Amino acid sequence: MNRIARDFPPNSEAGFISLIQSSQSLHHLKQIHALVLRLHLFFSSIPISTQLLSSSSRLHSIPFSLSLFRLSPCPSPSLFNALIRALSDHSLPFLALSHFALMFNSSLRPGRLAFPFALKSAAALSQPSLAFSLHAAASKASLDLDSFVRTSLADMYVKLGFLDCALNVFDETPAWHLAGNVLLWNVVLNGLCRDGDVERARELFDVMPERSVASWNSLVHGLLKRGDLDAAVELFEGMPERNVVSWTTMVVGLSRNGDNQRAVWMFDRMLENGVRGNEFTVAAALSACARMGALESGLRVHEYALANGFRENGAVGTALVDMYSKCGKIECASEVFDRMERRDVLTWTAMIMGWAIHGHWRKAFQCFEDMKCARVKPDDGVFLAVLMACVHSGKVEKGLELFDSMRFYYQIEPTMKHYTCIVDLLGRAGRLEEALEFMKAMPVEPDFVLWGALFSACRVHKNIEMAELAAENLLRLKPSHSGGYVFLSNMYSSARRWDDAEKVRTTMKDQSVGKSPGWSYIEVRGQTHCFYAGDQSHPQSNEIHNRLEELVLRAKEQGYEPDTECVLHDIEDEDKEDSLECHSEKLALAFGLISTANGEEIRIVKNLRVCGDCHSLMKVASLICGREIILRDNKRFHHFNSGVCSCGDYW
DNA sequence: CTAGGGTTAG
Repeated sequence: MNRIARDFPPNSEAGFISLIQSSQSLHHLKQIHALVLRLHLFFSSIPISTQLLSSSSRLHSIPFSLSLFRLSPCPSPSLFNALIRALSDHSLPFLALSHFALMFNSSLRPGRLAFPFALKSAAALSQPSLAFSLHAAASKASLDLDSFVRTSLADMYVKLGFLDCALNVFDETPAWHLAGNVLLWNVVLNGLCRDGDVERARELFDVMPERSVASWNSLVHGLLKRGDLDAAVELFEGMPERNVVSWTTMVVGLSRNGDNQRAVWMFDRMLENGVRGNEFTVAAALSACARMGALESGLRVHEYALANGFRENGAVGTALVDMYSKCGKIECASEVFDRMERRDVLTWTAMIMGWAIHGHWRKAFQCFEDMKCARVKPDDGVFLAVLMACVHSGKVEKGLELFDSMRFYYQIEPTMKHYTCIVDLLGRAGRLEEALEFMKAMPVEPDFVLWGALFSACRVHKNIEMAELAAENLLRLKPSHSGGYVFLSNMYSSARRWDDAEKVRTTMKDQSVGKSPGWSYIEVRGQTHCFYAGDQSHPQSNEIHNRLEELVLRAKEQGYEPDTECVLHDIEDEDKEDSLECHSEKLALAFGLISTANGEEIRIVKNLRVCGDCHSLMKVASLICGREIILRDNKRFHHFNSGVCSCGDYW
């Protein structure tokens, strides 16, 4: 206290500057400003006004920055620079550039400190013509030899997608200049990785005079983006140092490539290495748990987040909503959602999608209405989520209405995903002709996924002619994809056209197309147990099979009849009766029954759609075992309780 | 002036 009293108010310019730099609130800053004005001390001092402006930007008060600028009767170059930087830092590229123009047209020409932020703003506005003009202006002012300016130029071109221009900037940089500018190397390296040219990036990486963590991070990201997991992991393991970005890159990359188990493991390893995650690392880890349906891991990450002061907001909040909903805990998702203070369009999408996959269409619609009341502007993703709610509950008219309002009222251009949703919506409801007509009227060529949606609808509603058409297109679009063959073969089997089914099977074997195996997994006390169809590799295999047999016997007493048609769909299994009993979800269920306490809920995650037979067995099992069974298939959730399923047998 | 980042159809 004493010390402050003695030095206050400062009696030198330097004293004021350090006071300004240490200010921790806007209020404090304004008091200092008032003092400067009142004491008529240094009020026209360039360093003091510049420092005031920079500090107001640091404290995120752009209005105050602007008024400081306007108050200045004769703005100095450094005040201009500080303002342009402040505006650029706060994503106000248009304002930044208009002040840059003001400076440019005054007698004060922008210097090496103003250009970089103007270039960044031009990139943010994605205005190529502006970018080229700025480049020319920098050359004319002979500033393009400055390393700060050159790096910004290259970065601007990368962000605008003009990789060639960025490479030109790089190539035309004198060697002596390049040697000491890691940042320029990194910018180009990153540009190459973003463009998918990892080979060239690697070459550049190998000859770099000096590398920073960012160089490694870029290359790791490039490899992950390409799906080259092994190479990425190898590079990552060989890094001389890793920071939070490195770890986040790995968690996200592994998860996006389907290796969620390893993604969560990476997150744990990061913590073991004493690196503190940020909100995005936490969100990425939660996302990996969500994709796996691993509730126990998800809960652990949630605990970490709470213990480390991450608010249930923004990316973390959204990821939590998504994690709980994809792990079967829709009520928990809803609780987190209600607790959140700010919800953006992604948060609403995650919540609506949650209600949709759990079959609560009313909740999904209500949520959509609430979102509009909260004045959050719907985007294409939200419509996808609401459409999904319609698909999973057979609300055909409502879905078509939504689709039209999206296009005509909200002026949102539908994507292939939306078209697929509509075809799925019509198809599932048995309105196949309409679905096909809809496809013909689409402005774009249907893709593999869309034909797949039509095909499954044909199978459910046993329309062989249309199914053949769909199958032809599936095979045309992806000859190597096993799905097309499996679909086709299944269809012939269902129609008892054994010869045709056999023909397809032979073609499949000739071209050595593999079928992706079905698996299910269940988490029991922090351990995950994965089962394949007909799996006998589990140490408790005998017990599991016995428990399953017993269950089937008791289920039959309750009127359960094995549905052999499902077996026919499993073209690789020769022995019908056996295979029916060995679907992976049944094994997971039996294991769940013997390894959890009576009455405890059983959560199973499956990578394919649940078959009709397993679905009926699950229903009966929930009744005779008095358990809630929560099954996530690759589309949605089935909550089995007292003999009924939440999907209402519509899936 | 550099690296990573939450939701989304079959």
